[in-house]
Amino acid sequence: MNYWLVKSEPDHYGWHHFIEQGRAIWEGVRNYQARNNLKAMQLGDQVLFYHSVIKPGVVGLAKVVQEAYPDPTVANEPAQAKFGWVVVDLEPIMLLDKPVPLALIKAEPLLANISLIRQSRLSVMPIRPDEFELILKMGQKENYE
DNA sequence: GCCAACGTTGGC
DNA sequence: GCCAACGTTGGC
Repeated sequence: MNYWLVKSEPDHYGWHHFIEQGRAIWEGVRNYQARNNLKAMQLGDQVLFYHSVIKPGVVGLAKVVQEAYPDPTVANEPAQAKFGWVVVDLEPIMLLDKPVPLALIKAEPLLANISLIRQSRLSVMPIRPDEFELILKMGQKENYE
């Protein structure tokens, strides 16, 4: 089992969209490193769902329900076809009791090396198991009040 | 709205 | 191959 974090702007596609649809095709990734991370995702991997720009922070937990396949939206952008962009399908597992804001992640010494901070512009990234567990814990009601 | 970080493009 | 210019992401 591997752990990941994906970013989305809530104005564009937020957690509530995800819940309404019940399943997301994680389309539109146009960065090599992010694409390679999508390709490395395996069925059942767990994925932190992060809101960027507006109240940045981790809001929920999802899982990989379909491994990488060609991005269907490339059909609208023929010039992109040669790059081999891919998508995965995700389904929600749960909303965190409370969001884990970026500010709190930055303030936590145990998360000093998390890719979210070190590579702030990457939109799909691996998360270490210990980092993953800690963020989930921080999102539980009884912790970090 | 501003700006830092960083990826991409294109001239040389 | 280097690097300046430019565009985008995303935090504040």
